[in-house]
Amino acid sequence: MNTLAEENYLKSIYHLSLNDVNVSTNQIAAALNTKAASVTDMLKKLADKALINYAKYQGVTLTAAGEKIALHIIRKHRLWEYFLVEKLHFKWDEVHEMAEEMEHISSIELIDRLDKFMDYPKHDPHGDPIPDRNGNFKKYELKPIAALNVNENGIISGVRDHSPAFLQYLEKQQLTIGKKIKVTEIIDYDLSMILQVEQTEIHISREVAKNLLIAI
Amino acid sequence: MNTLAEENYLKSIYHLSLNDVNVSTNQIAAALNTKAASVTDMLKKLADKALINYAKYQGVTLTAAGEKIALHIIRKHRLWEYFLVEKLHFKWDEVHEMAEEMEHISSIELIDRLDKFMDYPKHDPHGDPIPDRNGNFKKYELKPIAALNVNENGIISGVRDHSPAFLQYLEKQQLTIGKKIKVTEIIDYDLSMILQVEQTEIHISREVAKNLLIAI
DNA sequence: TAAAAAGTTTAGACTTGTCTAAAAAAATAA
DNA sequence: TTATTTTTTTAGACAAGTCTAAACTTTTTA
Repeated sequence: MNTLAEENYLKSIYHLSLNDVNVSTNQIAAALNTKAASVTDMLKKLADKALINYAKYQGVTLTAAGEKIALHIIRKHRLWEYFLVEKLHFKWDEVHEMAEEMEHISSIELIDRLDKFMDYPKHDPHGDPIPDRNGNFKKYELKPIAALNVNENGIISGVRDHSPAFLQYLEKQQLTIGKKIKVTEIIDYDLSMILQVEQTEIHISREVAKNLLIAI
Repeated sequence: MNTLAEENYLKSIYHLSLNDVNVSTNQIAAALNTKAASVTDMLKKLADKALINYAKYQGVTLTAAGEKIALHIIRKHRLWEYFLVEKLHFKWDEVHEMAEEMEHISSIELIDRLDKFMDYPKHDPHGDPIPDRNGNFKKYELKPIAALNVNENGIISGVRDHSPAFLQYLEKQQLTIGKKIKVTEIIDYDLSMILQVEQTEIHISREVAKNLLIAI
């Protein structure tokens, strides 16, 4: 098995890979709240284990083996988040830190039984897909509300920002997963948007519109 | 918070304290599968943190602060074991290793909610008491079946040996928690015992009789 | 396209927790 | 009660993962 530190590096590299093909040392350092020099050391270890492709100064990509491990950790993280919200009734902005610890529990059998216990959920409380035991999941397309035009609509299906502050704001505005929204107006001046959500109109900034995702 | 290693030392010292008031360096080393020299190093650290009372060559006892931490870890361990057996349907001999990892998840709120989710169980799957959030639990008296005389009876309520091999043996013999047993005969030669359990008679060795506990 | 800036790696050090080997203390035995 | 054995501690070393400071690449800018 891999160490806790190795698992966290692989997970970070996976997440960063979704935005950039090659992930840089500094990006990883920022994500893990560590220093670039520490990252370089770890990249060498991960490359020795054939979990990443690494060439000095060129950034890294995950190998198939590395991606498999990353996806397994992400599966565990999201299943535990689902458990915390659905079974223990935590709020969606409270579960990330706990799941950061729980994702490192090693037993595969445990996580498969947890999956079954919850009846094989497809998404975590933030709308992110939960990989199956082989690491597969549907890469359904989401886009930010900011990409919509007036009179277009969609169903809230995910968030780009997972910070408690953002999630709490959404909760308060009733902008939660599954809600149907329609853009009724876009303000020229600041590109903020007015949404129709159920019976009410909600005014959101462009910042929020960029971080709130809908299914197409 | 304390490190994983510190938590494991405190837990071991707590368990060993149940048999001996002062716990020796070698006992701890054996329990943690480490060397006496490593134990000495850690004992200094724990003493510096005022979690144990330590005088060179004299063995250790837990301070109130150390015992509180130990009991909290044991609470977490036993609640997770209960979860694994009752909710995920693992067998009682399969859960120890998983709980060894899960007991280090730090959130107190999480464990309190888990406790509530399972309706505040009083004992783990092996019959060991689950401390409440303040570390309190009823120290009800158990004694080994080996202490019984012919025609005396009791209810199986715990085990002294938690090894999978022993637990699997008990499971196969239907000697599980809650079963009512009565001693029908004690063989002079080897002190093995014949028990009446429900409709059948079961012959157990003295070794087993010493490790299987009943409520008085 | 040369100089400056930004990003990355190396070198050497530190912490945690572990180890072996040797020294010291305590317990046991003759 | 001295000698032997057992237990414990100390000394010094090591691996993992991190850090700072300095050196080296790459990218950007003028």
